[in-house]
Amino acid sequence: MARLAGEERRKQIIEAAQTAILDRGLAQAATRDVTRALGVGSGLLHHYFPSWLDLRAQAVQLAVDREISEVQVSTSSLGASESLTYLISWMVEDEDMRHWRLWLNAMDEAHRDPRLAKVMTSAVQRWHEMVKELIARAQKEGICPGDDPAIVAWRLTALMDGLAGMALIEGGSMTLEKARNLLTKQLTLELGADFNNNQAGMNSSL
Amino acid sequence: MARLAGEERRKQIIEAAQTAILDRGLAQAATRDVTRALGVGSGLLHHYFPSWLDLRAQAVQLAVDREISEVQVSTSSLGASESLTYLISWMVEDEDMRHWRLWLNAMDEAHRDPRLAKVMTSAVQRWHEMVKELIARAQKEGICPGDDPAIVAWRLTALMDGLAGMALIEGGSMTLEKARNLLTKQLTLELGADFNNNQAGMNSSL
DNA sequence: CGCTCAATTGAGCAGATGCTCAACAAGTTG
DNA sequence: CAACTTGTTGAGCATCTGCTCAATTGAGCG
Repeated sequence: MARLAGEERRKQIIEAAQTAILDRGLAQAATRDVTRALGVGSGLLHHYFPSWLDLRAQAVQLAVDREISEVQVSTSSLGASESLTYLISWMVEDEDMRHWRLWLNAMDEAHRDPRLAKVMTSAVQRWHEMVKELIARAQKEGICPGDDPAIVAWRLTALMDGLAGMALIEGGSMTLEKARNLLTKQLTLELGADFNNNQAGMNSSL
Repeated sequence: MARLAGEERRKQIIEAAQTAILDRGLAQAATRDVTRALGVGSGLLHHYFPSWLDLRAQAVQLAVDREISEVQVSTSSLGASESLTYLISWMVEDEDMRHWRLWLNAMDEAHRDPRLAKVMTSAVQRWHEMVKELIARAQKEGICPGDDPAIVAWRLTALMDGLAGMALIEGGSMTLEKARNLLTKQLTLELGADFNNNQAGMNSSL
């Protein structure tokens, strides 16, 4: 392969590792998937990364960092209500569910790889923090007060994770559209009917 | 190893496979883990099971079947409210989280193994069905009516899955006791304050 | 006893894996 | 030009994987 400046190569390898991980899963993806995809010698990979587990962890790190800051940037210019509906849309409109496949795979594999555990612990924490801020903003904007934002955020986050996991099961009866409805209803439960009224003019059938 | 009647050996192998899977994860567990644990030749395993993936799927199948019917039996003699709190306790009091580690691992690996996908699709469906019945019973027993039981069951099930996943992350801030509180509160949200009053005499702070 | 057949063995094959290391290529500098 | 640094190669090793198959054991039976 053509000679490349160090940092550029490093990023290219991480990128290739991400797609390999998405294709074969964290446990099955291998160094050869990456080197073959790039048409590059096997030694090159170890010139940039001390070990495969290290590269793997960095690839996951970069991916989840991107996801979190993507949502953070998008919601920073929206009102609280719109932000929460955006969050749900963002989850549901992830076409082939790349985000969720990687996220759940990493949450699982984290039990066997301390490097991934570190990455995911921090990711979960930052995600929760972000959702908590959205909830707090929503409450301040006059939407019917509810629980402690931190608690509401935990429930919402966990619910998203759980629904995503089920939607990913092939042949299952949980679809992304169902998940969207369930999440929207959850927000109505948590924040009161005002959320729905503020938002789309739906009736609240509770 | 001593000679064993066919069916007994079969069960013994499945059992050993379960612990191997719990120890090393579905993706890393190997035939040799099983044969070594039993002190048995490698050929024996393939005498009883056509392939490792087959044995693996059967081991998971048996494990989740056991979990589901354990809960089903326990709740069959309880009132609806007690059943729902039992469900939460059952989730939280799973000491080293064997149930959840296997469950989440299987949900994840199901994306890469059609045999596991079949097993887990059915498991999720039966689990949801069971929770749905509990919710329906609760509503019939006069607890404040809420949504369609099927929908409430989806939210509750997904919430349990999501919380379990987070509680499993080491070093994370989600603990099992937190999960218990969040789930109890969720039931209060879904079924109304009557649930809590019926149950433990707590105040409802919504 | 011998016969039969299921249970059991384990060396060994073919493939995959992470990683090393001596060699080479190509820029940059003096 | 040489000297040096950095990017790059790929054969090869040690280890693991699932699985095969010819051979052995042993229990039950006539």
